[in-house]
Amino acid sequence: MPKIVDKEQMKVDILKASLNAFLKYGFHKTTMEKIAKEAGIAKGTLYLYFSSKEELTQGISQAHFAQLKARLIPIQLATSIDALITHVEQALIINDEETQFIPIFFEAFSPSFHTGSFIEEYETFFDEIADVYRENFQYLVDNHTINPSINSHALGRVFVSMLDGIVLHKGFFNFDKESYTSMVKEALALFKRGIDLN
Amino acid sequence: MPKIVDKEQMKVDILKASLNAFLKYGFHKTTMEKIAKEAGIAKGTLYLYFSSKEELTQGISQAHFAQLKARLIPIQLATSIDALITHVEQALIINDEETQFIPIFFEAFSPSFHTGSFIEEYETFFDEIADVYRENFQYLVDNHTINPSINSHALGRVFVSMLDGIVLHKGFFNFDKESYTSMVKEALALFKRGIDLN
Amino acid sequence: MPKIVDKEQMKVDILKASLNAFLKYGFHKTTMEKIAKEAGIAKGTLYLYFSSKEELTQGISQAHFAQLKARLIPIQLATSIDALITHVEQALIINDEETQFIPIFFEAFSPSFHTGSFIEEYETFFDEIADVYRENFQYLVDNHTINPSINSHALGRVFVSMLDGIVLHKGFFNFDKESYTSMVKEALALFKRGIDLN
Amino acid sequence: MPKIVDKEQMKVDILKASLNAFLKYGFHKTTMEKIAKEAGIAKGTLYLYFSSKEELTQGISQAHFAQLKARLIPIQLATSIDALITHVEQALIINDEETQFIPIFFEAFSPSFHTGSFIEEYETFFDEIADVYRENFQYLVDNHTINPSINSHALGRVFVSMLDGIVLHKGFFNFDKESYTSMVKEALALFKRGIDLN
DNA sequence: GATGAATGAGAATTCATTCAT
DNA sequence: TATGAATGAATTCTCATTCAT
Repeated sequence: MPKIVDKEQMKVDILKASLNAFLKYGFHKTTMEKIAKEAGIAKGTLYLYFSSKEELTQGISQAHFAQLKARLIPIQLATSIDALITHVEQALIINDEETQFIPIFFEAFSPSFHTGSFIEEYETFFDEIADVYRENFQYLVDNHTINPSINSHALGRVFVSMLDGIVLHKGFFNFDKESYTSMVKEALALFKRGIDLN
Repeated sequence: MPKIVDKEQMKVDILKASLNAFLKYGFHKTTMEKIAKEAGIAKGTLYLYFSSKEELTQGISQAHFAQLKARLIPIQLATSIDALITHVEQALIINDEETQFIPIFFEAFSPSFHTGSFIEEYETFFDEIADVYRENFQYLVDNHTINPSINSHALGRVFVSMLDGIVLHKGFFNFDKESYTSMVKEALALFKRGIDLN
Repeated sequence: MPKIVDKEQMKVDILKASLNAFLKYGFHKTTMEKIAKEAGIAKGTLYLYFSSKEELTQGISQAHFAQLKARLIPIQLATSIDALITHVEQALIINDEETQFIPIFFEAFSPSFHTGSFIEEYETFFDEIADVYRENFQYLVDNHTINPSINSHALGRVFVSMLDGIVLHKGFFNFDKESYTSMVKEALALFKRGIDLN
Repeated sequence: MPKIVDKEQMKVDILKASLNAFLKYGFHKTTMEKIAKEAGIAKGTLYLYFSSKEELTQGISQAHFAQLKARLIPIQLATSIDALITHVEQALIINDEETQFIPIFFEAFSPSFHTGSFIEEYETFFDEIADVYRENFQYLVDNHTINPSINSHALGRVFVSMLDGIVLHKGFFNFDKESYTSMVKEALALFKRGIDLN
């Protein structure tokens, strides 16, 4: 009997090692060799779990989207402004690990590498998030809770862009914890006043 | 002396050609050969003007920042909310050419290529923009024109992030003109209500 | 003792599986993995029976020669031209299975794989066949049955080359059954007239 | 101005070097690196002239067919048996260089490497040669110069197979000059008697 | 004996950079 | 100055073979 291996666990381990390697060297300077080293296995072994660098990258992409969704999607219908703002706050609080991978993901999924589908996946993903916000805004408009002049559809999408902007800047630039907290606070206050009835 | 002018012009021409090549092939699939072809010169000639691909990339970076500044910095002290909102609107209206380069810049200046300095350059750049907004917010707070609870410093920076987010999403995803117009309109309205006195 | 029988049977089974794999993928694209799959065993098990790909290839080679000999060697001393021609005819009639392996054998036993010995094995083999024809020709010359000017030694060897040429072309190019039959018929007629007394 | 190179000559030189390398190492053990070394250039330079190993191999193939044609095709309509036999003799006399490449060609163009087309190219090639022989036989039959029972069509094709067999055996096995001369002599005599009127 | 996971030498190919002309 | 041929380090991927279970 050969070594018994949890293949799924191995895949996860390799993906983690890849991310570590990417952090160390940047995506493009990370070779399969370096990933293998980081994972403590041989180059050839890598190919037993991911048949190409492309596939490995897609594995990371999937993990990335899953993580993003876990952070962003739980925004269920909010029945008050405060509930909504609380949801938004959740979306803006990202841990250090996720933060540091942001530039990596941008590099990894930039145009020359996407098989055309990455951008579309992102687009779909953000549209889904936007839909959640649209529903929330519309619900609150319909219940006369927020400003009636709001165009839920348009605001939903642009709102997502703005949130993403905040998160991206946190990822790319090292805001200290305190600064970021103030920034989030100000943004939330701005949003709150911006959608409020008066 | 005229030679110097030619040399500078040549550099500019090469940078333009590079951008065209990047647009065609994506940054990473663009070889020095392709850039030379695009510029109508020989590969060796490229090296007479830029001593490495890194330097060429930095040249593009500088041009990029210059362009960004031209669009964003003109926000001079606004003495009214409407004046400020008008400035913001200017910042959000980007032409097709600039739009299409956004993904390219992201790819080109991603971590593995920056000699460490790209990110810092970006950071400095956005801080400068943030400062302009801070000044504006503070001026309007001091004049009791906008909500007094606003923390100008924090809002200035996060505001820049949000604006960048909107622009980035426009660059990465193909919003149709109409949608983007509505989005900008909603965002501006949100901002306006968000900073307004009441 | 029964174990030995199993082991030998296993070797035969593996060789058969190899040939099937070679037919499917061509010799060079056939990996040990594919051979194992085809044989319904694990890759490691292969190595219990053949210590290397080289050895496995030699096993096939031996089987190949055995098959060739079975077809060609039975040419026992012919006492008449017609008897000889009948023998030749036997040598030229090869079944579909053997036909389809011809290109494979050529690929498998080509210079880069031979440890020097393949070519020599072939040479020896063809010399043996040639010897049989030499004997036949000489016998018929001595009995004044065929043309006395024939140099049995030289003709024996060149005759084998010609027969091999016919068989090889059948193996490499898809002659339809009818065409091949006519070709064999013409060749035999040519040989017959060529060695006949007048 | 860069080095001025005769590109066509360079291609020819590289093809020659390839053949030398193939002779030394066998086709499959010959890497692009070894070919480059043999040609006295760098690996990368190879790719300036042949964009892949496949293309290089095809270059060799073409040269091979050109050489074969030069030796075999000149068989113009022969108006007598002796003329025909002389032509056949020409076809069987191959120089040492050509001889030694025969195994190489077989290896290089074996099934797993042919893009499907090699075998067909060969088939077409031999069919062309066969046509020339068919014409010759038919002409001589029509003029009552050779045996009227001959089926020119079938004989033409099988004749080519036999000649190829002789040449192949010369290529694969080292017949000494004297032996080969006797063999050719016997073969020609056999053919002559075989097609003769009586 | 049997298995198949792990290995790593080796191969084809790319491309930034150099340099002879 | 301008050119583009030449270079070779670096990269992805393959596969025969080994070996722990």
